[in-house]
This record gives sequence, structure tokens and C-alpha cells, in this order.
Amino acid sequence: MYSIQDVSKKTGLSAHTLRFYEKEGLLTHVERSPGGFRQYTDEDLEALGLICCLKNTGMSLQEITRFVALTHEGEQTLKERVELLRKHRENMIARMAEMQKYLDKVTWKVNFFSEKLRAYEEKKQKGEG
Amino acid sequence: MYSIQDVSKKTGLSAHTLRFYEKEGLLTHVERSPGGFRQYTDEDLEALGLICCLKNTGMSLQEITRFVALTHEGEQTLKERVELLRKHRENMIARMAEMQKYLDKVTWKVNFFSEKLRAYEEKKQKGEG
DNA sequence: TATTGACTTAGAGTAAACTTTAAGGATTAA
DNA sequence: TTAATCCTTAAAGTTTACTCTAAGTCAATA
Repeated sequence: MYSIQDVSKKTGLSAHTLRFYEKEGLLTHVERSPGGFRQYTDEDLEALGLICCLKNTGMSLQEITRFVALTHEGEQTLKERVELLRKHRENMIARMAEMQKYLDKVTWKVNFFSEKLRAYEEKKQKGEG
Repeated sequence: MYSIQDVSKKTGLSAHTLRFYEKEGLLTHVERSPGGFRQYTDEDLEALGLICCLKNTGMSLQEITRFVALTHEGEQTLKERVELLRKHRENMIARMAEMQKYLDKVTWKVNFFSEKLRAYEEKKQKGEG
């Protein structure tokens, strides 16, 4: 069992954000102590792991909420969930391919400017010498 | 020479956004027709290509503006520009590695849920038969 | 028992990057 | 010539995902 602060430290999400996520239906049914304090389980942490994974790869909180809601509806939503994840996976792959293209471009630019810089420094050197 | 609409179509940025970028100092010194209409050159398109590349890989407009300003200052800022681009390139590489990890996770989840779905469909089949 | 941490609702504030509106006038292409 | 496109300034609005504040109460820990 973890307090909200424990989970905040483990996930990097603030306590505010954890409560916000709960209110928005991203992480639901968090257990409570007799006194009403949130008590997160390892399962909750795992769920948060998936939530952060999806969020950090461009899925909106709204879509994640939808996915979580489907999960709670049980087995009959398995097909839809698989489709949702597959689609997201395709998006990720496309995004990564795009990133690779951009990386090539930036690499080229870095080399180009490095060469210009080298020439400039050399010129400066000669001017001084 | 391209009109603002031409450039909008070519880049996918709206005319509004192009004017906004100009105002913000991202794309500067765009030529004008005698009547005051913007006339973009191929050079402008190239510059926009780099701007979109940086933007789409997570650089903020503020940072891009800074880079553009350095460019206008001339050769003596070459070193800083190279450093800036190198740093951004490192960020991109780190981000891509992170994405790959997330992709592995999502791939695993897709397979896991697919298997669950398969088992579920089989169970349903048997129930019906 | 004192201090720290947690709880609630409700709403305001923030940042980035647009996006839209308004209002009126000028230019360009067919 | 006429319809479509462009110009300006200035400001308000939008979206997402938080982030913070307030105000008051309750719980847990040393």
C-alpha cells in the first residue's frame, strides 16, 4: 500500500495530478484507509504505468479515459480495446518513422553548420596570424 | 514566388499561422509585392521546412525564434547555433529511445490482449455450440 | 499532543500554440 | 470589372493538461 506521496515520488506525477486523474476517470477505484486516505496498490501502479506510457506517446487523456472505461466493462470490450491499442501502436510507429526522418535532417544540418564553423574559425585564425 | 495561400497548401500551416510566425520572428523578412502582398521564395520554404522540423520534434517556438535570431546575427553565432542543434539532436535521440521502450510495452500489451480476446472468442464459440 | 499530511469541493490561473473575429480597406487575376 | 484574395491591428477565444488556492475538517505519526 502506498500513500499519495509515495506514488507521486514513484511516478513523477504530483499528488494534485493523481487526484485530477482519478476525478477524470483515468485511474479509478483507488482504495481508502479507514480514515479516507488513498491507498494505492501495486496494481494501481501498473495501471499508472500504462497510463503514462499512452500519455507520453501522444494519446490524449480523453482517449485514455475511454480505454480505462472499456476495461471496466469487461471481456466483451476486449475487441475494441485491442483495436484501440493496435491503432495507437500504428500511430507510434508512424511517428517514430517521422522522427527518424527529422533526425536525419537535423544531423545533416549539424554537419553542415559544423563545417561552416570550422571554415569560419580557420579564417579567423588566418586573419589573426 | 508563392502567395500566402500557396505556402499554406505546401506546408499545411494556415495563412493565419504564417502571419503569426512572422510576427513572432520565426520567419522574417518575407518579401512583398508592390501592393504589399507577401511573396514567399523557395528559400522561405526551406526555412519553413527547418522550422517545422524543429517544431515537430519538440522545440518550442521561443527556442526556434532564438535560433532564427542567431542566424540573422551572422557567422559569429555559428558556434552557438551548432551547439543548439547538437543539443536538440541529443534530445531527439533520447526521445526516440524512450519511444522505442514504450513501443515494446504497447506491443506486449497488444499481444496480451489479443490472446485474451482469442480465448474469449473461443469460450463464446463453445458456449454457443 | 503537536505536527505533518490527507481529505473535500469548487473554481481560478497558467502555458503554449494557435485560431478566430472584427472592421475596413487595398490588390490581383480572370 | 468583379470576385477572390490579401492587408492591417488588436484583442478575445480555444484546447489540453495540468497547477494552485481557499477554507475547513480529519487522520496519522512521533
